[in-house]
Amino acid sequence: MSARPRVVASSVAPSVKPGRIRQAQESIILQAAEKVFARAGFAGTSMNELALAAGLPKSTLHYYFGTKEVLHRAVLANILELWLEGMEAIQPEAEPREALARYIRHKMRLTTERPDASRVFANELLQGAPQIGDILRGELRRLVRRKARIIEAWIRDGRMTAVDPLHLFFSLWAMTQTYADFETQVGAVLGTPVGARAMNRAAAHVESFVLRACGLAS
Amino acid sequence: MSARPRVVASSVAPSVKPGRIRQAQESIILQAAEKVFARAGFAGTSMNELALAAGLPKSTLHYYFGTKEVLHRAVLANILELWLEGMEAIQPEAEPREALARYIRHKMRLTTERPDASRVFANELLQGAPQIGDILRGELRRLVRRKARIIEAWIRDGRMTAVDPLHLFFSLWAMTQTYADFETQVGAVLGTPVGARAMNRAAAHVESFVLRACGLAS
DNA sequence: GTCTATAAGTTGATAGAC
DNA sequence: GTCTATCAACTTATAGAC
Repeated sequence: MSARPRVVASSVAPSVKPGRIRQAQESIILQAAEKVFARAGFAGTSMNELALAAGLPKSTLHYYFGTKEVLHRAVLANILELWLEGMEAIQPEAEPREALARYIRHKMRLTTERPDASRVFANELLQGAPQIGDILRGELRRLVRRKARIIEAWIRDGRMTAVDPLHLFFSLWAMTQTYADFETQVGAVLGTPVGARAMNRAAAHVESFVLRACGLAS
Repeated sequence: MSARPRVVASSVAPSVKPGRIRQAQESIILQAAEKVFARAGFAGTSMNELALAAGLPKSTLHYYFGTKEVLHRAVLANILELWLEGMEAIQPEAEPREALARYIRHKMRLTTERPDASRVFANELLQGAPQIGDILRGELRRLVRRKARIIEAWIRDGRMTAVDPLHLFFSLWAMTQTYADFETQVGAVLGTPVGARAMNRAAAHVESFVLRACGLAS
């Protein structure tokens, strides 16, 4: 509760990387916040719970982020970055089968390793994306439509079955993220907690399922 | 604000269908509650908002349902019924292609007509199904495993491609419900609000996508 | 930078008049 | 059965000592 070693930067060394402590603390807070927001959503989470999860007093969170909303937005920003990358596998000159397989594996890896990120994102979308609506209608939309044109070209060249590319993405996102967002339901139906083995099986299923639907089965 | 016509059953006619008023009021409350819970989740919804949406004073909701939690559970119970039915299309003697197509169309119809129901369900699952976990591990699990055995038989008989039946259900639920739960994202990417036309296109996509993946394309 | 104490407001729920 | 008035508990946020 006291006597924790501290770096008193102000008096001793005025310029020891001015943002070092801030960066470390913010990282601790963001990591804890992702976990807590994932289970209870924005409204269901109190600053008190967030503070307990981070191991810091409530007012310290206010000091770094100001309000609960700003903290929530910061968590979402972190997650969106993860979400948007990974579509890079889809390139005009790539082999469709390998490109889609790589994208699916990337998405399933994200779902497995960062399920809480997926849940925070799902909560935000369920509420109508009050925080990230702009990004969805801007950055996400542009990126997806660019990748959709690549898929359209593959179809035109007869390299895969005709599939509406935008709906292909919707299906792909849904099939992969369901293992994080609805993990409880998956576990209930399987009869066991969803572990590494189940996730491997899920990844194999989604990959072969989508490739067959796209006429790209091996 | 006053002078609303009322049925004063107590003094005039002691036995005019004792539960008539109750049933009507509960129905109004449940319908309003589904809409409000869908957007904000359990924690994000206040009894005040629920009362406003139902056009009744807060204490009347308490009179009929006792607590917010009981009201929420009642909404979920309504929804689960919808969810569980519709799998009836899957019968041993059915033609796999037509049975799956019918189930998909049923699911897409639910998503289109009752998107709020889907969202309330999604919120509950995201939070780890605190209210309906028992039902998922009991009734849902049994029903799904029974239907999975039918699909396994179809596969054994060479009537469709080998697909893990449980994961087929997970994919199917995800692909269909995403149009309700993540409607905001779909609308953002499409560039327009999701209307009837988009939902028809979505339904056609999901049906052909799944049938191809199952080796059942026409 | 960190934390205790507290202000200002909202919440779920109930008592009790009608 | 219905509604107004109210309560105790909890919420976010901040002031100010250290």
